[in-house]
Amino acid sequence: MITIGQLARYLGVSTKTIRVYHAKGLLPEPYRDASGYRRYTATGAIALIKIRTLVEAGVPLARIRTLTTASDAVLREAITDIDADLTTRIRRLRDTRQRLRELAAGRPDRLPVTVDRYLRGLEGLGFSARWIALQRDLWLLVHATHPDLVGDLVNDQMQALTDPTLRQIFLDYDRAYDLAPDEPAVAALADRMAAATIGRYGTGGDLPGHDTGTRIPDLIQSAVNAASPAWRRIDTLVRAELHRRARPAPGPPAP
Amino acid sequence: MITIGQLARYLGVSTKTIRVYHAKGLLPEPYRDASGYRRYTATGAIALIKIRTLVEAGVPLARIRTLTTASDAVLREAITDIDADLTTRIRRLRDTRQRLRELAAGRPDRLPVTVDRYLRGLEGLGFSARWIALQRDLWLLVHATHPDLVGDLVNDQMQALTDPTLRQIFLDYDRAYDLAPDEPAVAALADRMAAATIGRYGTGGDLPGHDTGTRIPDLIQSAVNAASPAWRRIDTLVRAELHRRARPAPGPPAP
DNA sequence: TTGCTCCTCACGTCACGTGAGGTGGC
DNA sequence: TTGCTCCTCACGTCACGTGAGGTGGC
Repeated sequence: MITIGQLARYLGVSTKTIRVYHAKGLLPEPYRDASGYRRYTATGAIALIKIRTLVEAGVPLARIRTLTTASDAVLREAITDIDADLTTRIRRLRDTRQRLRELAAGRPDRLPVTVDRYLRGLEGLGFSARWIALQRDLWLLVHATHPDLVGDLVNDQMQALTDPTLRQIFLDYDRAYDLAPDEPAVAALADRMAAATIGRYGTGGDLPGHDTGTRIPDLIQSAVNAASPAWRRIDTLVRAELHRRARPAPGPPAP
Repeated sequence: MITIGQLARYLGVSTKTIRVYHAKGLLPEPYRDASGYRRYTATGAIALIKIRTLVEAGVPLARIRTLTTASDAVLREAITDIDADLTTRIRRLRDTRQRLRELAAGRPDRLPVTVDRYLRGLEGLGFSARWIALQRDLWLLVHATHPDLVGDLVNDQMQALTDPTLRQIFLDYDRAYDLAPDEPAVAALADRMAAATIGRYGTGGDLPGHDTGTRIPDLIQSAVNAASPAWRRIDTLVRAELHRRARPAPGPPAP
């Protein structure tokens, strides 16, 4: 017959926590002594231990209440679900810890030297300052989300620019920024881009960086599209063309 | 230049979450377009990714705000702390999962057969119904908190009851329930108990179950003490005697 | 025009924490 | 008597969720 304070101390919770569990019907109210104090037996302590185990597993109090009156079979099934949920939460926490370490390792808003070289190279090739600024933003995003992929992607991009045909497509894409979406030059450029994409990456849809399981390529594409109506139209046309020629595949330009 | 809804979808949060981060000063307000809509660049997306990494690591928003303006060294030190904190949280979740599985495996409020046998044996030895009920409560608690220890502890207890001297001490302890705390019989019993405890477990204080790192033995003792003023006095006397004869050691009766 | 998205308040929610104002136990 | 614990409201807090009532974009 212990008091609420003793019970709380022994199980490492606050007295308020125990009173809340009473008020919400998770824990039956115990016997009260002459002065109205709650007096607990080991049975109450056991019930509280069970509740705390579930709370620490992340189960909402409302669900715990239904479980206290549930049948053995229902309880067992629920615990299986909670167990699986715990496992995914543990995995996510480990992922978070990993990203945290990457965040501590290198200043994530300072770009790797390879990207800096690539961006400086763009000036000499005749790209606009606006294009270079946009590219910088996009590489920052890729680096923040997938630092391990940056090396491969930037190499792929630098190699593409050594091909005169591809380089001209990128330059024309840069200049298409100011075009009206319905100008014929826009559709013509989209045709050339679809053909070049297939020539470079095939029709299987496995463009570099598009298999990361995230939606970062979509974010980049929508950022690009939002910058210019002509670019938005080109994206639509290229997607349609790639879809027509093969299976669905996302569009230009990488990154 | 993407909208708040696009940013939210791509990073898997709600628009409300992003607005809250603006309102609390975690995330700088972006450029607004002509109609007052927020327009984000990749820089904003990167800032949000950093914030979400910290939130998912369990860092309070108020602390994140101070970290966004902190120096590199301070940030790095904070991340080391958060990393360690994450590690202990992962370990605790694994412990919780383990207890959850034990909870699912055997109904934890159904006692193992050895304990049932032990409790039924007490009747034949002349213990009171009140004593047996109390013992049952206490074994429930031990089983709920340390299921792996129950076997050893109940064996230890059963063996103790085969010794006539020890059995008589337990019987006398049972009957002392109704005595006034200042009766000489109470002090005499305490002397016999201290001697028996030392004879059985030595003076090192390593009574079975008292090395589990929890406060369950204390909980049991305080439940016992609260049941009877005479028992409380006996606990005080035995502790004093054990302390006098050797190093501090907790008192009777096991469990 | 219609459905979708955005805006800013304001209030709701979940699991407690924190006094306020009072009484009982050692 | 004094400090400690207990009691019951009631309001606060943290990180959002959820309409309310209105406007902009396709």
